[in-house]
Amino acid sequence: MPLSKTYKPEDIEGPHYQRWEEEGAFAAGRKNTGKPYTIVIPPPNVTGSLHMGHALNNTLQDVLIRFERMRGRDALWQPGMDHAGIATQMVVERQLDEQGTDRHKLGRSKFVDRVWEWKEESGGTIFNQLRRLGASADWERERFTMDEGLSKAVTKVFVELHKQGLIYKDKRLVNWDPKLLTAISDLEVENRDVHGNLWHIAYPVEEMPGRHIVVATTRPETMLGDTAVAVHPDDERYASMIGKHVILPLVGRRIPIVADDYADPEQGSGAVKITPGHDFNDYEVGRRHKLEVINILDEKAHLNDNVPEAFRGLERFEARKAVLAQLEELGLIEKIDDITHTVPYGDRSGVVIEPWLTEQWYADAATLAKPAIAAVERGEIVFVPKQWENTYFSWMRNIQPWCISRQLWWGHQIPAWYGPDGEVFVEMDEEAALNAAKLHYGKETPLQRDDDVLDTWFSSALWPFSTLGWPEKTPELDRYYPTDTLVTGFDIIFFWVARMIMMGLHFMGEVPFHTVYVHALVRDEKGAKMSKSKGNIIDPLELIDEYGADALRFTLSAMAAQGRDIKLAKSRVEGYRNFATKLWNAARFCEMNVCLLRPDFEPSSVRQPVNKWIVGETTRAAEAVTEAIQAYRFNEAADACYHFAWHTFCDWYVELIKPILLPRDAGEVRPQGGEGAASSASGDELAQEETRACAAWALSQILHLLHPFMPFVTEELWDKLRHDSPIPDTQDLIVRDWPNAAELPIDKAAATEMEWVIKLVTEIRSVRAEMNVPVAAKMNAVLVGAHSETQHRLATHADLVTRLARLESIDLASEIPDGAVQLVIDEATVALPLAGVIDIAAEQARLEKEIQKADSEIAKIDKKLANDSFVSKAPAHVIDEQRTRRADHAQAKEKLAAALERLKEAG
RNA sequence: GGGCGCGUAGCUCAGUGGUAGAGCACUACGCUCACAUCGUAGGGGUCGCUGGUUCGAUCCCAGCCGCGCCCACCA
Repeated sequence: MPLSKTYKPEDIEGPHYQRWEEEGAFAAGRKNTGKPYTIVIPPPNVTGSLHMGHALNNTLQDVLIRFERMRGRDALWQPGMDHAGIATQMVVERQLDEQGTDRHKLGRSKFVDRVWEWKEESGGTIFNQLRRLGASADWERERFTMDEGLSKAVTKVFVELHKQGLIYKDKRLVNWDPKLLTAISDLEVENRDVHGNLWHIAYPVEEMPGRHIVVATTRPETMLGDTAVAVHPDDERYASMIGKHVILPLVGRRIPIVADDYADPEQGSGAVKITPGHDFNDYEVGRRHKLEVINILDEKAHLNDNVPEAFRGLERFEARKAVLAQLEELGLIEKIDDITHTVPYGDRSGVVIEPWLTEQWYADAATLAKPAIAAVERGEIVFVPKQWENTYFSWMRNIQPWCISRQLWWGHQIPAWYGPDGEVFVEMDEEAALNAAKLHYGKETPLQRDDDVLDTWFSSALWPFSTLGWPEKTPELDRYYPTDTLVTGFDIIFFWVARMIMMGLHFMGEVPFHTVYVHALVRDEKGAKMSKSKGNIIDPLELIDEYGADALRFTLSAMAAQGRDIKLAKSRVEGYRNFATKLWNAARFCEMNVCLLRPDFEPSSVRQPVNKWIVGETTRAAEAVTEAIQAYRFNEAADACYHFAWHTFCDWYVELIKPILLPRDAGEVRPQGGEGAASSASGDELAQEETRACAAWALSQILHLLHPFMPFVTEELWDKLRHDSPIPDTQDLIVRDWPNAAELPIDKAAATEMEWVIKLVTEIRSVRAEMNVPVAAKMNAVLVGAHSETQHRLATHADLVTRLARLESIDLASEIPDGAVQLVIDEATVALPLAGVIDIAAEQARLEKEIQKADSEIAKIDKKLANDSFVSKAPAHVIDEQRTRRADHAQAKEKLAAALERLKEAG
């Protein structure tokens, strides 16, 4: 079946993917002899669907995996999903809400069953979307953070860290989400700048009748929990009040005025109300002064019974209004300022977070971080780009205890059981806990399991080894850990990357990966972060539908320059779809000209200059692409492919071989003209045969180099190419060997020769266009003043030049004919006899412009060369280069000037 | 407050201590036997500003202006 006239990605992408998957092309372990190359996928949320960030992240991983697979490595791309505790629980709760019920009515166990049902039905749609993108993950090995094995890993890690004292329970202020009703970690808090007010409130000083101390606050309702007022010890304004007391308005509580450095005389009134139960700083102040901690909020951030009756049960913002109204009535509000300040919000719930005093489980991150910092310092893990190491270090060196417990139902339930007296037993399972309890109490004792589950990121932190089977000693773990490259966005360096390094080192004794490639964020065309609320989301699936997965992948790769965000422009995707079309048509050209792939084709033994040249260009392209991918410079690799395929192969090679493959009709005058000339029929046939094979080979090399970026169209064209071959190749492109540039020759002489041809053709075309020479004009060009080498080149390539430059003929001559347009190619001059066709004045202007250009170049270079310090200090090769350039320009100028003279004479 | 990044063609972006590049857009010509999702030729940039280092700076350094992000306990 010949290739269809047009490239239709939708027709080829599905079938190839299906075949690859059926044939096990993605499976690790195919090449057991190969050194393993492993990437673990950043597990998408089970609730997730493919967005542009995923598309970029997974495209780059797939490029690396396909590249290394072709290079003979035993490539494992380990896929899997994250149970996404909060996100998933929210989804199912919303469903329950629609059905008029809620999780509490259902009960924990039934609720969890419901979540599993949801997961089986609706979870993981993203994996089918990744398949559409072409992701060659080893799907057979798909894992889920909540599956049996990974859950066991989580439990074991918890139990061991607890034994080692690295996990402990503590009562302190946490970030409490009053909507989701759970604690969250520092990282899940998003600080937003918001407009608000600063209320200045007068508190009467007990020992100084008639005197007040004014405190400023953005949260007046928390005054109900105040247990002190703090002033700076050196603040003269308040010196006389230190040690005295205020009677807290509305409450009547007698609280001390304390001196503490925390109070900043520059801020507000210089006196600050202290609410240890609801502010992290105040909590510390409270500890220093042994203040009472009064909790005035319940879990939903409604005021509780620790406040005066009038306020009980009020929601926090209602409470604020009520408190302010009463203070206003009492005349205690001195002043209200408008200010902008930062307020903590839950990143999932979007509501204001409350510092709240609860008991939670913590991991001793500081201890775990130490080896993790050292590993990066020693270079065992390298971040690309390297600057991210600074981000990593600064966070890790100031790391806080990690709050790992969550008051949710969906997740890994904490393996802790409590005895009647509160004694805690942390064990692998209930049976072990009961045994431990029996030993402890001396009799069988019923236990109560901890209700809480673990932070989702706790299980993600184990991902590189838990997915490979840990804690079992599996062959996979042995073979594929440590993994090689982690590809991720910078937004989860703290959440995920740092924690994987900590856990990997602690439990495996080895880093989890050697390289962390940190890619950019994908933004919209204007540079804004894509988000649902802004409505500026570009759906990758829509782009795949419209332009094909290959075009999208290539776009993302070509734009993945290090250290910069990607502003995705649709026009770019369209441009690269056109590139795929171009490739398709190049393959059609080969097909129509019977360019068949020959297994015995030997690139180093071609004889035609044009073929020698394309072999060399292929070699250079293969080198460039290989080096760029190895250095994670995806954009350079993509550009090198693009340039080679389009501008070298299609624009020139295909055009250059047409005269060989499609000789002009017999009977036409051959440029070399002579009877019984050197080119015999058999010589032509040999050249044709070689060229056909060479063209097929070069095309196949392009397909190889492009395959990591555009797997579908390359596989399709390869499929065509190999099946048309007299001895069809048995392998799909996905598992073929990567081009080995080191084994390919570069023929410099052939390159120079072909570059001369290209220059000659380009210059002639340029003049034709500039002079508006009619297409029909017959031009018998002559070359004057050529060296013998140039004469030889012309003899070899005259046919080529006449066809590409659309001449009647081109021959050597000793004289420049009158009325000719002249152009300078190195040492020689090409004359195009265009008397009567051209506009003399226009030609004169053209020549003058050229001369001017040469003059300005010469002047620039002369200035440099006249500079003594340049000549004495610049490296020799730079000076030589300048001299050569000057000579070239001078030569050109001379010829142009001569041409101008002749034109004037003729005119 | 600390840290990081970015200002290059009309737009979106590469890039380099010594001739500034791509895609899209634009102009002219062209349905030449792979391709009009194309071809050929062309226009367009004092590489944010000011200093410094250097023989030479768009590139290195400093400051400034503009934009963005991350971290942080400012009532």
